[in-house]
Amino acid sequence: MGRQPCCDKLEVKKGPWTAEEDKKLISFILSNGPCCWRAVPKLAGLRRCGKSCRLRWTNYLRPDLKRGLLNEAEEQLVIDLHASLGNRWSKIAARLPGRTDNEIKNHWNTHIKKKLLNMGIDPVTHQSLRKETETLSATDYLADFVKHLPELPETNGSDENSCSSDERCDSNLFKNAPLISSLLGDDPDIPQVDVPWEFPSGEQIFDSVSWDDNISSLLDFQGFDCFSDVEMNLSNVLELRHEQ
DNA sequence: AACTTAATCAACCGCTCCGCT
DNA sequence: AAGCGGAGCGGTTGATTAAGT
Repeated sequence: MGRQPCCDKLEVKKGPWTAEEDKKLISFILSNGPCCWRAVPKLAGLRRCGKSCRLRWTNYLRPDLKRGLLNEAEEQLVIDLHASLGNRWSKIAARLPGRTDNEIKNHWNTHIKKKLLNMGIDPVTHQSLRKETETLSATDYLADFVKHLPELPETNGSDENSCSSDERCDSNLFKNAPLISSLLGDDPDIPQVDVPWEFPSGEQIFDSVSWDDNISSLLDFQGFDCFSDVEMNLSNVLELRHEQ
C-alpha cells in the first residue's frame, strides 16, 4: 500500500505558469492566506499540483520578494553563510530578506561558484585550491596544468587535425583561467588571481522598499491590469499581516 | 542571417522532516 | 511507538535567452 500521490498527475498541468494562473493564485492567497497547499489548486480553480502552487508563490509571486541579481553585500553574505551552513539554501535564504532558497541556489551555481573557482577557492570547502600548487614555480604550475588537460586525439599531420584548430593550442583556452593568464602575464612568479567581480548592469527592480511598495510594484511588474479587485483586498490583507 | 553553444533560472522530482492521530 | 500525510528542502532538468561563429 503506497502513499497517495500529492495530486492526480493526469489532471494537473505542468510547465511555465501563465499570467492567468498567477492571477488566480495571487488572488486566492491574498484572500485566504497561504495555507493547506494541497487544497489550494482546487479552491483557486487551478489545474496545478499543490506543491507547484507553493513553489510558484514562494519563489516568484510572494510580494515581499526582491527582484534582480544579488548585490555585492548579499553575495558576500551568501558566501559567508555557505561556509558555515553548506548547501542549506533555505537556512541561507532565511538570512536574506526577500530572497528565496531557489534563487540563492541558482545564483550560487551560476555565479558565485565560478567566481570562487576563479579566485582559487574551493566552493565546497571554502579553502584555497592552490595549497598544493602555491609552492610550485610558475613554470611547474603551467606544466602541471597542461599535463592535466583532457586527452585529445592523436594528430596525423593533416590540416583538419592540425594545431591551429586544436583547443589545446588555442591561446583563448587560457582566457578563462586567470591563474594561468597571470602566469603568462607580466610577472609569472607571482600569480595574480584578483579577478574583478562582474555584475551585469541589471539594476534592482525592488531594492530596499517596503512591503506595501513591493506589492504594488509586483502588481505593476506582473502586468496585471485588471487587478482592481485584488488591490481592494490588498490593503486589508496587508494591515492584518502587519498587525500579526 | 542562420546556426550553434553557453548561460540562466523557473519548475519539477523525490526525498526527508515533522506534526498529528 | 508507529504510521500517515502535508509541507519543505535540495538536486536536477529543460525551456528560453544571449552570445559567439
